[in-house]
Amino acid sequence: MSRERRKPYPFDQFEPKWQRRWDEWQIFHAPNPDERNFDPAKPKFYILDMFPYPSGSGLHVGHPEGYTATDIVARYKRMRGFNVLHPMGWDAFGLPAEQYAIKTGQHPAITTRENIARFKTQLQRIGFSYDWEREINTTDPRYYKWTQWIFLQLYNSWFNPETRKAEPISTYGGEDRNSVRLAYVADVPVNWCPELGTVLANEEVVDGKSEIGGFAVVRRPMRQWMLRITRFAERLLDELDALDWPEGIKLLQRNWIGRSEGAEVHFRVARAPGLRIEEDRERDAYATIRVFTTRPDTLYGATYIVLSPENPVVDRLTTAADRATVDDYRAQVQSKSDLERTEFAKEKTGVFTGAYAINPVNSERIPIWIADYIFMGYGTGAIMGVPAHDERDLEFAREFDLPVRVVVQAPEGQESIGFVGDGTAINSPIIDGLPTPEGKRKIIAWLEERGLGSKTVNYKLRDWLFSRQRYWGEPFPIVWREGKHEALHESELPLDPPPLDDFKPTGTGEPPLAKAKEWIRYSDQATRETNTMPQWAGSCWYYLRFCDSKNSDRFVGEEAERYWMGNSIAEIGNRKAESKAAIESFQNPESEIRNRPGGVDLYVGGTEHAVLHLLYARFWHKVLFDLGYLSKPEPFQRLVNQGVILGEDGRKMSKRWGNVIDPLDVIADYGADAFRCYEMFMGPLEQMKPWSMTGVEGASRFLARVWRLLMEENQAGEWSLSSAVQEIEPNKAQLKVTHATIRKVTQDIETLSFNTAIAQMMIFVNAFTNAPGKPLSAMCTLLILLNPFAPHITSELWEKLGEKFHDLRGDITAQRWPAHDERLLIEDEVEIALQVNGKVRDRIMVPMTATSAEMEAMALASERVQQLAAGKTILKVVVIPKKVVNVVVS
RNA sequence: GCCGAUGUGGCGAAAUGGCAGACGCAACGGACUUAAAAUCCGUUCUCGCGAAAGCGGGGUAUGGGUUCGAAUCCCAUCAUCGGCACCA
Repeated sequence: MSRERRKPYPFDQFEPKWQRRWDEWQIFHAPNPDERNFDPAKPKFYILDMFPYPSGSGLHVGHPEGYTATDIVARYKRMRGFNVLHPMGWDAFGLPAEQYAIKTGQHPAITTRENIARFKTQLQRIGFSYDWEREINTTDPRYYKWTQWIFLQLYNSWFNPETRKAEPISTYGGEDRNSVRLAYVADVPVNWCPELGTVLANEEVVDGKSEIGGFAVVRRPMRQWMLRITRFAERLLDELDALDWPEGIKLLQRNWIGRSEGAEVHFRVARAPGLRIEEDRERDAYATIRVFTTRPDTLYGATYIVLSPENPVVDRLTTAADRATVDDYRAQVQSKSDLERTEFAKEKTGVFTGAYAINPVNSERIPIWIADYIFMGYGTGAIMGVPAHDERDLEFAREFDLPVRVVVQAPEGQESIGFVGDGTAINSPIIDGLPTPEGKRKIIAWLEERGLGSKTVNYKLRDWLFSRQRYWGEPFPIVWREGKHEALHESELPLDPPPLDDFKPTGTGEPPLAKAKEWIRYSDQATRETNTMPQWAGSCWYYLRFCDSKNSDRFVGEEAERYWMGNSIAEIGNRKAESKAAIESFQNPESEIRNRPGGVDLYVGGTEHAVLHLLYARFWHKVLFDLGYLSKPEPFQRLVNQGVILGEDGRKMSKRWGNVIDPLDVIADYGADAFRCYEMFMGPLEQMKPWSMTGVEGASRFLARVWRLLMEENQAGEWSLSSAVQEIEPNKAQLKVTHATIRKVTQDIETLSFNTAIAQMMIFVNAFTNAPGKPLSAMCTLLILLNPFAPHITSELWEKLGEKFHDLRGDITAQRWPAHDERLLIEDEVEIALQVNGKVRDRIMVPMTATSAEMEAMALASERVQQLAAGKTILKVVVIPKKVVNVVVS
């Protein structure tokens, strides 16, 4: 392939020039309310990209897809008179830099600095209009100081169930504050990878193996920091409804939170010879097993109890005779990896404990088993087995010959054994004959009256395992004294990680920080916590820091937070508000706009963050909101997911397939504007779509046509403003296409339909290509409309126009977005289709003003219609003004 | 297994109850050129009849339904992608 291929237009001569100018003049800086050039009349608009991890391999074409979309909206909104916050930063703590450090000894800070520099160069080469003065980096002490500070807020607060809010720990009246803190320590099973010598996060474990290296991962209990996100489950679920997010993402979060309604039922343990429970009979806690069920109406069908093998109560009730079997089974389960334990289609396993429980409704003695299909982490770690109406219980009962008792009558024609839907209660004296929902209500009431159970809601969401045994993360601002943890004082932040030469994991599960003997020693009696925070910590609140990234007194200034994270004055999408009307409305305290949810107005990123990042960030936001630091309860008002860009072969881009496209290679050949336009022209933003180099060429050709609309080339190959561009009135057709383009592009940017906006601009350019004179007014309009998509070429052409036509003042970015005139779009006549029995048979021109009756008459006068209707009865004529007339005949 | 999204020319797609295939890619033909590239103009869903202009039939994964009219709404099936996966 010839590298010397002639450029269709000289983008290489002006793209770098404009990028330098934008950078030097900081023209995309968004002033904060306390800055001199802040204009209070402008409404705010906060447009956020998911900030990247600056990896060693640089950006790929997937990153800039979302970034280009937001950049278009940002540039458009500025021209619409908004004060636009459009920042960028680096989520820079993380495993790859640390792995690299282990291999080479190069400090992760150095690797990170280099990678950030490369990423920033790449982004600037695409011409994004970020406010670089607000750039942040999660590994910068001035940033992680506040990540640590937020952790202290979590540590020093609790969730008050009465107010349903996070409150300072000082308002907690109980004895043991450590039992309610939002950040707490617990011994929990973690994913331990012996081969890598480290603990892995769930998301780093794929099919029971480490994502990196594919080594076996085992469960092992370790002392960990946890965040009590489960207390917020209800609010995280309820407050999802009002957000303007894709329904699919909301559903993923709902499923992740996993709310289910049911009842807790208390089963007393029966006394039996040889049962250790006998020795503790006055200690009621050991004598009752609480189970969670979503089907309390099937209580009469419970023929056994199953406990999770990890349930601590197992020790207490196992009989001496069964102890060996039970211990053996528990040891077996413990050694199993998650993969082995959840392997589908496998047979149920379990053992009998020798103990029995009493069913509260019928006083029946039923055996207590343990089995690994019951998890300690959900509900109470105990269930009642109702084999007739639960698939898993049925499998278990068949495996171990336990009785199956039908208590729900299935609808006609369905087998009652194994029926899990709603039916009618039978063999259940208290609720016989009741449909399932009523049966549930009645039996719960019966249990509650007698203190044998209660209505309960359970969530699948678990508390968040927040510590990692790694070097390259935020150290916890915690010290240990005589086995007890205590928080550092705010004034001791930031707490920097220790300098280390050896980043290797210790192999024992002890974090690498433990090797820094000096650093660990806090005082004679106290030592520092050696775990570090996960990568999510920095990304949980970065959008807040962008509002006021240089503030050294606070994580975000109050005024800046109120302004940027407060109400959206105008919204992208269906509802749009002209800024003047919006401001008036905003000033009225009763207005609907003023009472909008607020937050980031548009957040664009990939679906891979559908649950974790987006859930964690909402959780932190709510805690900080409850504590009075923030003005709105939700961080991200509108969320849009961009689709994945596949390789040219239709496969996922990866080194393995050799189909990775480097944006800088594309830009070298076709320029940044063509790259941007192609990415937006490929198809709908949300859709997955394959890359096509010939498609890029098409976008490049389009821009070259725009270039030649205004520029001409002399013999020497030098370009200058075309003499065809003149201050002439556009003709009627030109005026019409101009205004149709204004309307279409404006609407399409609002709905993020960039592909069709570009198609319309292509139509515009095609319409003007062969015009002998190019009316200046129409050319100016095109340049402004195209500017958000192709900022370099339009800036250059605008400047060229300005040299000749002195009325054009200032840079193109300072221009107002044009408004279309609906009157210019109105045609005198319109072509309509004539259908007979729904098939198009003719087309005629009718005046725009034609009434339905007139259209009908014209349709019936058509020769073709008369031919086809000859000898038949006209049953009906349907007239759709300006579109179609359908004549129905028999 | 459960939940969700998607399915339209050779390709990316447009049209979300009213003329299917806008716009672009690719292909083919023409103009310009000594020639090529670039550029400009034109053709291209499919089948039948016709020398042609044209006329007619079919067509939006498959099968049904609602409607004067369906790519669009409803039901079922299939395929692809994504998420969850013994959550009681």
